[in-house]
Order: sequence, then structure tokens, then C-alpha cells
Amino acid sequence: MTVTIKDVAHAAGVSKGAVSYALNGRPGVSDDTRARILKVAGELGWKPSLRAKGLSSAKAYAVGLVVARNPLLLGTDPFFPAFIAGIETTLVEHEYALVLTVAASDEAEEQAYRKLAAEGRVDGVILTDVRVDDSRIALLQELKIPAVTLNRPETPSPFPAVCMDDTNGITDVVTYLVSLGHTRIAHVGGPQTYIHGRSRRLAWQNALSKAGIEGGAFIESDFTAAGGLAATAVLLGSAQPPTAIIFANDLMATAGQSYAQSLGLAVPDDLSITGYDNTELATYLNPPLTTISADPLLWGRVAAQKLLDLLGGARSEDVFLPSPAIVVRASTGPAASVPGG
Amino acid sequence: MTVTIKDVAHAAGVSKGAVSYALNGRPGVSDDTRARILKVAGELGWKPSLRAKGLSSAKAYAVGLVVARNPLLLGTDPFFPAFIAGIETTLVEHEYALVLTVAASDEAEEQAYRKLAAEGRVDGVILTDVRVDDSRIALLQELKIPAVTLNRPETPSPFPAVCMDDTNGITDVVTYLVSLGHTRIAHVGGPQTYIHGRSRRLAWQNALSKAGIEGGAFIESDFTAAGGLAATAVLLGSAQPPTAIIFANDLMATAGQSYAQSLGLAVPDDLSITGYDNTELATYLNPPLTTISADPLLWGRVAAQKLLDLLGGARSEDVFLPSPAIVVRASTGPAASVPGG
DNA sequence: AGTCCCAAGTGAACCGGTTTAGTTGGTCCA
DNA sequence: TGGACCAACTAAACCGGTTCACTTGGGACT
Repeated sequence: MTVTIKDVAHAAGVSKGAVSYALNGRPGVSDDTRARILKVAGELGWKPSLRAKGLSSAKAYAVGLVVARNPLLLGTDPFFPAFIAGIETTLVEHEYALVLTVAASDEAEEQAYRKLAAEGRVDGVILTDVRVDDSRIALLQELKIPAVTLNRPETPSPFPAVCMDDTNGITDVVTYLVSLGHTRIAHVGGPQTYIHGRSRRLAWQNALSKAGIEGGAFIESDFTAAGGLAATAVLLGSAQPPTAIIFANDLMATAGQSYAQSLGLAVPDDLSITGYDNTELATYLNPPLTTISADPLLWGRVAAQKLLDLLGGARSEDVFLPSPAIVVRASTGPAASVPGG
Repeated sequence: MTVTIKDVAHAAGVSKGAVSYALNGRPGVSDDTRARILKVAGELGWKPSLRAKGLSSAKAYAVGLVVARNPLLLGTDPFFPAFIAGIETTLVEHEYALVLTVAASDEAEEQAYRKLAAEGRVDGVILTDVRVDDSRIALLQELKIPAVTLNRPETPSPFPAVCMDDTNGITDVVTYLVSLGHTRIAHVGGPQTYIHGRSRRLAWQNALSKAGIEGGAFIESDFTAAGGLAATAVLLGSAQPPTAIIFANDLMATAGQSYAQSLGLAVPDDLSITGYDNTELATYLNPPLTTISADPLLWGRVAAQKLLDLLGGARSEDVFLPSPAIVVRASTGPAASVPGG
């Protein structure tokens, strides 16, 4: 059926070992012999069996990604599909595949890593949604799985990080809103257990301070539309409602904008709104959403490349990608002079 | 290091073969011996190596999914993440993993399948987004990869199909709109090269005919927000604009709704809008979107189960899942009496 | 009592690669 | 001219399972 190393060796009149040496560019065969072997291998259409290679080299030739999200909400997050596509663009050029796991809870996530390790499914993983105190770092060390993290964890991590700074974008948004005359700028953030949830809040806070504005309202939400709506309701129902709300993603911003409009508020005349992600939909809302344009595709591509480098034995230094930039659209405008503002 | 079958055999005082028989429930060992072997294996914490099993059994213990979408638009599609999560819920209970590939073009997609086959990465695949004349069916047969398709292809297919009928939902939407007095009901569909794009259009057409309404406007779009907006612009700019538009997914519907509102039209007073998918966001729009509630999680779970059954040698009969049902929200209402209507 | 048969279990081959230990033949140098 | 040394290569072991061919011992049947 399929052609094996034995067939090639026989056809080339050499031993299996010689074929192996020739293919892997090792010493042990002369240049002439090597060329002949490779020629024969090419003619026979030999593709070394990954399974056999895997067994003797104890490698899986695959990398893993464990996505920890509520499956029902996963579909609303535009990050992962694009990120995965980015990973693929790197892997497709190498003899590596992506093994994807979806975990609904923290326990399921740990189990997923343990299963990947126990079954030897992957040679390394990419760690996303890094948390403030992230037990997965220690877990991966225990399991001896090489990894790359998205952004550098706050706790010590032996793994290289691929960083895309999200503070610049938020800072720019705050600066922009201040320049439009806003002074009551609220922030609806993601869970503060995530470092990206936290860093966005801190960026907002710091930018406000730098602008001489104190005490902006903050609500910790959950990156879902439902959460965005609930947070918006709280903010708009307060004694001193904000004139601008910075959401930590487009989904919450979209829900918030719709809710504000349903109350009869005009966006941006009564309330400015910004998101984060620059999802396709953001362009086509009414009004189109001012947001921050991340590049998950690039992030995935570079993270996968970094992981492959790491598996190849390269030095593990952090990589820094360009900061996502603000995209100004019609959901932001001059601050209305509100009573008490 | 890790414990192997040899260690277990030695500890139990039997041969490797006996351990293999015991573990796999084959005849060749007595009940007593079997129990003893399993006990020893448990004590030693032996996990048979997937790689070794794979080599001798020529299996990958993995299933594949090739997602053919523009990576930049993939993130807007709520179907895949939930579908994949569904697949996972099945796989996690078995010794199977999911290998995911993203392909940006048709050629890349074929290459992806060929690569999966050549590398022996997967034992079977799930075929989504079945096309009207789908060359992948023949390709998979050529590559000898077992498969399960989502819905039954129109061309002969040897693979079992996991079907979720989408015509009922569309029919119900048309019926509902007619009951509200609408007679000019347009449809913005997906690419007609997809069977689900086509079947939704046919369902709309048939339902209109049954209601005695002729010649509803149809625009073939592409499931993207941009496409939804463009189609809406054409429809609303026509001589006899519709009083209701049925979109083939929520994303197009959302963009269409926003566009209509940006023209000053009221939804649903001037224009009723419906989507398909029941994405999380649909609930939180202004107005909330009437849509059709598919269950991609269930679909994924059942498809994966069906594929595993198939790999296990089971009979391959089609499976039929409940039809997605209409979810009525505020984006639909009584038809306005429009000039010429 | 002898034959047959089957369950129970062993040893080795096998899957398709990699790697190690060992063999061969040629060159260099004293 | 003989020993040292090295490049080039082979044979076999190895990775960790599965499976085939074969042996052994006990019970049933004649």
C-alpha cells in the first residue's frame, strides 16, 4: 500500500538507516548517496509516517490550544476564530497540526491540559486569557509542556510571551474623549481576574488621572452582551451618569449602545460609546462604533511561530507586537452639557 | 520514566501480549488473570501510549474539521465556536482529539484535506457548509477518509448526514410575517452555492407561494455584515421596497437593521426584520431581533458522535435533529400601510 | 487409555521510523 | 608496511503497543 522507508532503502540499494540519515540531513552518508536516496524517495513519493516518527522521537508534531469559555458565549467572541486562523497560517508551513480543546470551566480546563499531556497529544501549547494569578503556569511546568503566553503574566513565568499591549489603545481613547470635552468617562471592563481585563482598567484609570480627572465610574463585567447591557443600565441610572462609556470589547459596547438608544438617548449626542476589537459588525452599526483595532490574526501567527521556535530549541525571549490603534467612528462626539456636568 | 506495557507485564508476571489482551477485553486470558493484570496496571498508573497504539493500529485517534472561511470574517460567524464546543463535548468522553484546520480558499481547503490524509492526522472528518455541487465528497472518497456531513448533500454521498432542517424555521417566519399583514417580504440569503443558502431561499419562496404571494425580492449576499448592509440598501432603494426582510443570518440582519434605522426608518413600524442563528447579541439589539434559534452545540455533539460510531463500524444512517424554531422579538410587527402596498 | 479440542498463555514478528554499535575500506603517517 | 584513524555504511536494537503462530495443560468423549 503506502510506501515506507524500507521500500525506499530497497529501491536505492541501501539500508533503512542510510535513508533516515539522508532524509534528515545527518552525516553518515556521502553527498552522492544522499542525492540518490532523495531522488529515489521522490520518485516513489515517500512521505515518512508521522506516527512512526512520533513513536521513536516521542513527539506529537502538534500544538495545543485550550479555549476556556462558556461554549454558549464562545460564539460571540470574535477573537478566537481569527486567532486560530493566525496560528494555522504558521502551522500550515510546517509539519504541525493544531489540536483544539474547548473547556467550559476552570476544572475542565485543567483536565484538558492533563489529558493532552497524558496522551502526548501536543508538543507545546499557547496560553491565552492569562489570569492575574494563573495556576496554569505551574500546571504546565508540572506537566512539562512547553508553552507561549499571550502577554507576560504578572507572576513569574518561564515561558516566552508574545505581547500586544492594550494600554495604548485605551489611553488614546481616553485622550480622545477628553479632547472632545468629556469629563465623566466610565469604563465597563472585563473580569479583573484576566490580565487584559485589569490592564485595560488601569490604562483607563491612569489616562484619566493624567488628564486631571478623578473618580470615573468603573463596572466589572464579563465581555458578554448581557453583561454590557446590565452595566450600562447601572451607569445610566446613577445620579451622575457618564457622558462617555469605554467598553472593554465591541460586544458589550454594542449591547450598551442599543440599550442607551432604547432609553431614548442619542449616540453620540447624549452618550459617546467605544469598544475594543474592531469586529466586522462594529462598522455597520448605527452609529458605527469607535473602537480599538486589535490584530488577532497576527497574534496567532506570531505566537505559533514563537512556540515552534521554542520547540526547536531557540532562546525564549518575549516578542512585542504593535499596539492596537484607535479607530474613530460616529459613536463618539463632543460631550453634551449635561445637568451637573 | 513513564510506565509501559512491559513494566506492567513484568509486574504482573505475564507477557506483553497477555496485558494487551486483558486491557482490550479480548479472549486469551482468564478472568482471574485479566483482573490481576488490570489491578497491577492501575497501581502502576499505566496509560497505554497513543503513539504506539497509533503505529500498530494505523489510527490517529483524532477527528478533523476543516473550516473554509475568510479568516477575517470567521470571527463574525457564531456558528463555528459553538459547533466546535459541541464536538468537544463528545470527544472528551472518548480517547479522541480534534484537529482543526482553517482554510482561506477552496484550493487551500483541498490542500488541507490532502495534508490531513497524507500525514494520517485524523481517522475521519466532519464536513460543514456543504455546497450544491460539492467536490469534497469525491475528494474524501479518493483520500479514503470517513466523514459525516452536516445535512445531506444534493449529490450522492456515501457518508451519513446529521441533519438540522432549516426550512421549517424560515417557513414559520414567513407565515408569521404574513399573519402580521406583510405582503412584500424580501429575502437576503447566503451564497446559493451552499445548500443551506439555497434551502433557506427555497423555503422562503415556497412559503410565499403557499400564502398566495408572488414575486418577493431576493438578493444573494454572503453572510457578512457588509453584504447585509449592501443588500438592504438595494432593497430599500427599489421602487417597491419591502415591508419585511428575512435575512439568512443575524449578522446580516443586524447590519441591515442598523442601516434602515440610519435612513430614519423605524423598526418594526416601517420595516420588520428577522435573522437566523439567535446569536447572543440579537437579544440585546434595539429593537431585539426576531430570529431562528439554531443549536450548533447539539449539532456538533451529535455529528461527532455519529462520526465516532462510523469509525467504530456502525451502520451509517442519517440522523435528524429538531428543526430550529422561530424566536419572536420586537424587530417584527404589523405591516405599515405603505404607498403602493 | 488414547485422542481430540479448546482455553490460556508465551514468544516473536510487526507497525515505520531513529539511533547505536559495529564493520569495511581507504588515507595518512611513521 | 603496519597501525591509527575516519568517513561511509550496515545490522540490529529500540520506541510501545498489537497480533500471529505456537505450546501447554486439562476436560470431554470414545
